[in-house]
Amino acid sequence: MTAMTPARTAPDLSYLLDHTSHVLRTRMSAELAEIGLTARMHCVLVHALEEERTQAQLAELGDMDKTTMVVTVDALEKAGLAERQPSSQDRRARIIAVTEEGARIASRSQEIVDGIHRRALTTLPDGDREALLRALNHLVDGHLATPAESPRPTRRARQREQ
Amino acid sequence: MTAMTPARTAPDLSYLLDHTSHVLRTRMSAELAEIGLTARMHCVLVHALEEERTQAQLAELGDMDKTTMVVTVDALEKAGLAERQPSSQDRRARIIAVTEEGARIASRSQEIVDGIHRRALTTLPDGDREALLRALNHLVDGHLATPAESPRPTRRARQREQ
DNA sequence: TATTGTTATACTCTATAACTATA
DNA sequence: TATAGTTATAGAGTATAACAATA
Repeated sequence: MTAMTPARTAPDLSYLLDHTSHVLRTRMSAELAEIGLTARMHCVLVHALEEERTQAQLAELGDMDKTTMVVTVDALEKAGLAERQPSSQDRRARIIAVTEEGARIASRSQEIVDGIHRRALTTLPDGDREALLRALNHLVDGHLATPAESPRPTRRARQREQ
Repeated sequence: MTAMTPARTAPDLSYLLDHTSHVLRTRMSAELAEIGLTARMHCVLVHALEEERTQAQLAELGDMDKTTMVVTVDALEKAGLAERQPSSQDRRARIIAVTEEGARIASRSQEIVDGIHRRALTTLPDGDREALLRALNHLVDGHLATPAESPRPTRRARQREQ
């Protein structure tokens, strides 16, 4: 399912944000899939291109778990878009080096992402577009900066092998 | 994980929408959990209160699968907030009747949801708030109305029992 | 002792299939 | 034949635990 559609008393900001972000996400997935990427692969490629970064740093930037990072880097290596290289600073760490092909793909994926955003934004009147971005940035930096801590039904410890 | 943080060329509308909707969702979950509801239970309660509706109609309204609806109604019944009643029109269908307790809880949950939306919106300057809502509605009704069809890796048919 | 990256795996979520009873 | 609701379960996604190498 995609989003709730509750009856409304105050303007249903949740519905508006859920719906728009969901639709954008499906477009990103669909268009990035055409060049063999997921959103996460795109995210890692772009950040790895900016400067030398380890898996842990890239995971932090993309807000991914380190185990999710492993499968993402596996996919990038398998596609020939990046390679794990030993760090000279820390022999535990791996630098993610983007290949030439990876850099080409990254510039195409960035165009795709920018295009999706631009096409959506240009359908809005100039004033509303600017106000929308200003308002969203305001919320992200302020009242909606941090998630409520999830009342996660703390997962039970795994059964020990014996 | 919560959201991507890709490098930016065009304004990163996806990040802004993902982040804000995610934070709102965590608040809703957390605050609704305090009165024993999930977002879906709230959604069903509210729509079931508006008029006599069957599970299928409520599933349609909340954009849920009918199987997801089953577990949601199970939870509502178990909590004593709603009951399945046979429809007089169609003996296959079940009307979801909200109990008195369910109606009380629904009005509290609607207050919770409205409060979360209002508190977020009131942090914005009047003009930006109106433009934000106008812009999001514009996108929902227009350019971002419908999701790209997911290149769903069509699930294989289940193995027949023999 | 703590951290990086890895593997293995457990949990949640949601959708598919198959079924029963109606229509 | 098609639809409402149910059950069982498959599959995707992702997080937890434990581990090896290194700090």
